[in-house]
Amino acid sequence: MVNLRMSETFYNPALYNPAEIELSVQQQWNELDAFRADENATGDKYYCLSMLPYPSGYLHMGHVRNYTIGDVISRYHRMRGRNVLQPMGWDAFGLPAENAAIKNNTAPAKWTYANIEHMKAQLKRLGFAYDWSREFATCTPEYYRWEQLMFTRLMRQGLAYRKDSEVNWDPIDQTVLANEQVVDGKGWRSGAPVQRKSIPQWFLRITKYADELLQGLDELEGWPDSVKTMQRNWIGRSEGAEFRMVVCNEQGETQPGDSAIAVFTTRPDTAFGMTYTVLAPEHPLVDVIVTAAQSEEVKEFVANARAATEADRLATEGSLAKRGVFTGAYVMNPFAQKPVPVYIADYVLMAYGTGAIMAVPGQDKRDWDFAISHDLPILRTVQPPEGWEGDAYTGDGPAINSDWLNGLEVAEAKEKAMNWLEEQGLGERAVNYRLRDWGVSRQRYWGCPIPVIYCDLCGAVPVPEDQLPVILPENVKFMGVQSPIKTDPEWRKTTCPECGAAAERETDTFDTFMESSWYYARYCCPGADMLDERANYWLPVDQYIGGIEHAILHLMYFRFYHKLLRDAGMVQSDEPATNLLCQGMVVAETFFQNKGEGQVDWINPAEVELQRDERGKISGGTLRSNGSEVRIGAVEKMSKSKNNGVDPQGLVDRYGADTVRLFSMFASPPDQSLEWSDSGVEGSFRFIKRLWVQITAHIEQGPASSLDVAVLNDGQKEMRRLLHDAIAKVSDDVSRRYTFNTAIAAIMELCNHLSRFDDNSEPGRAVQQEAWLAVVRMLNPIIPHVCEHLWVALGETTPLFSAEWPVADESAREKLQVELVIQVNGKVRGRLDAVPGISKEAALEQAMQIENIQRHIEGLSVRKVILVPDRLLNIVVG
RNA sequence: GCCCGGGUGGCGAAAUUGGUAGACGCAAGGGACUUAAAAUCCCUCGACCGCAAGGUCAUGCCGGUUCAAUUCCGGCCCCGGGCACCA
Repeated sequence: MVNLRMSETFYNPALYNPAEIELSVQQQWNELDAFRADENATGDKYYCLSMLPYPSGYLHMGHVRNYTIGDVISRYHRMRGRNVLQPMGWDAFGLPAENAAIKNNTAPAKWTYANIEHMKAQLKRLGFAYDWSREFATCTPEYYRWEQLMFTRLMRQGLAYRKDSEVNWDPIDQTVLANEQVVDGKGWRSGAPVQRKSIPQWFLRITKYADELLQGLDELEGWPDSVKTMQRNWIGRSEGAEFRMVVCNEQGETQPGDSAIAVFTTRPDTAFGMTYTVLAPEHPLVDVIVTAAQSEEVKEFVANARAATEADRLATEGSLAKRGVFTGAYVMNPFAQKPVPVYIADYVLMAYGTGAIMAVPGQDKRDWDFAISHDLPILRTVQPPEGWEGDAYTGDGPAINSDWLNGLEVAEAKEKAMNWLEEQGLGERAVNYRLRDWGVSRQRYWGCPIPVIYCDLCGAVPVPEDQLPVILPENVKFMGVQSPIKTDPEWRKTTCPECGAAAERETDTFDTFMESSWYYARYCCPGADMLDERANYWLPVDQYIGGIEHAILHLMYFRFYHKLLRDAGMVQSDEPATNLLCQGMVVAETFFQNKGEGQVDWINPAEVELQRDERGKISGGTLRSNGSEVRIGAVEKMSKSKNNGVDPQGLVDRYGADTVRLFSMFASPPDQSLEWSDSGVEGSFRFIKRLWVQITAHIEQGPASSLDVAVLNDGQKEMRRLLHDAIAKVSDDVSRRYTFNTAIAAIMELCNHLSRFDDNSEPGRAVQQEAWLAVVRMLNPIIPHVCEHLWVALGETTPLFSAEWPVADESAREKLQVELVIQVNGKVRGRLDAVPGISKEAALEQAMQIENIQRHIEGLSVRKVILVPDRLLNIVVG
């Protein structure tokens, strides 16, 4: 064990020097290898994971907040005797590295590794208790080879497949653009309007797991409802019926061999109200059923619809004037036995259901809008409530105009209609999902190469396991925006693993969500071939912490991939994480000056001097540099565009890591947005300084004798009661509620009490010693450096990071006296010091002695008396 | 449009199961120390009435349940976020 004794001058109050203390404590942690996790250690395992960062270059406040929350939870559980794993790594592939490469003429790998080095130093300076021995970057072959291996297995199982899919195409740069590279429908560099283009891409069959992903949410009690709701909506399960309708002429006559149109509906009960049907423009039957008379009009409409850009779609989405064209064909409505016209319209999506719908304008808003704009008949089949003057009615009510369904409520009518379809052999019950298969191909360079070889004879062949990894060359030069492995004619050349003929490699790379979908498992198994038994020791993650912006995509893929790993026999659990905490945004005030012509200059808060009125309310601001007036904007998420970011590094340099950590945890509960405030940081710094001074003053009086509770006087007992109440509250706040802000407030309050407790008798000093040792332990997860030092200064010899969390002594919490609030008719009229457990009768009798109470009940009779034991007495008079 | 959050002093917030609204902190005002400033320490601090004792009002708005409502119920307004022609 390293000697944790400190220098003589250490606890001089003038010398609270955060940088010196923090670096020296960090060095001790390093020397002790304090946070290395070991699968064979004692205690229940506790895996605390914060979402891994993208190495953009610098740590921002969002990172600091996220990682401090994770660190507080980890350090707390360590003190509760758990075997804690808290790892850290780098989500290192991604587009910003390519953009930087193009701009700065450097290789993405070099840029990325340099950023990792810098950010790692920043994380270390903040003192997070990571097991750095498990660190990895996802852009290394040692990591992504297993991702490639997994993909080739999924290919063989049919869980990965290839199909045509649309991408954003820049016609000038001749390249595919990521969504982030499309700005207002135009290419980010060329400015050319982006086109839609269909190319073959790889997909993972997440839809096969749709039901399990949906049902699994019910078991995730430790996940926020908001995230579960978002995932449910995203999966979008809809129950209904799919049925077929035969194409006919206007009179309802059919020919042998006529096509049938299949439609999906969640409202089969309304089928009698179908007055037309609609095909999506991309529907395969479009070319089959269109009559000669209509063909020109249809061709033009379909060509326009298919060429529409994303921007066009956004502009027309949800609008009342829905575009469409009549095909000339009809289908027989099997319910009403009447022919209805078939239209093509772009409000019907090929990608959902069958790409065709039955249109019931009486019960569907979109169909109503289309029917109005195309002069189609509307027939209500559900009786709207009296006085209904709206358009489509989607609520409940009895069926009308529906022959054998008339009078039934919606749910009953649905059942009957679906039964009838199945009996008649016209259709069946069906479930549809909004969720789509996960497209994992990206036409970018800086990503994991997709391990596939294309052979003219054998088709798409997975790269054999013994030829993995397919390595992405790191030392590349960018020629324009194109991926270097696409422009290099040599990289793709290979031979077919099956027939040996000349073949070509896939030059697309994986979506970077692939790497972040399984990293949590990889942390458990450094050095393994993908995963080994250690994964089952650590998983599932006990606490996952990250931003709410990942509520849908990352957290869905994360759950999906875990099920893939389970089905591959690599893990045993069904879900990757039992508890999830989503931290709120870090926001700050914005300031600006008008430049004229609607242009504004955003000014960083650090450059603004605020003015206040006599009440302390902010009345204006001026620029520090030249005193010119600045305008005050909204409080918004810290961002480059609003120039309201605060650099954590500057704060750490000035106040130390402990102050930055303390303020991040104190300003608001973790799931709410945190408003940055320089003076708030100053306040946190003041608190640590006061703590330092108080403990130092206590220590300077020499060692305290051991505590003997039997000899304490009332004042000392009261001080102990305050202490043990605080321990109970802080323990609950940290472990159950995760309200670190109120935990800190309770400790501050306790310190305020301690500063007023100037009892320096022997028992009094023993009480103080007990209190300071508890305070330092309770603050340790939040401000570990200064606490580690004070702990030793208080005379402890084993390190604080592995010390035991304090436990509230229930006997110390018993009150000698309680204050009873006295109400008359629900209004506070007095207070009473009483013995704990006082009866209603005794309390009433004492309350009646109080002059102000007497005044309020004078001339009235007591009707009822309510006692909330040891808290409140309400006398109801009238 | 639909689905989640949220609305409390000058500001960030607290009130955990319906029981003292505003803990804790910031800002502000006053004072002490200082040649001065910074730092530090002490006091005041929702609004209004009152010399005081004390009282009235107050948790977005309107109504309800209750001895008692920031908390529960109904209706509405505003702000933030997510999804968005998903049949």
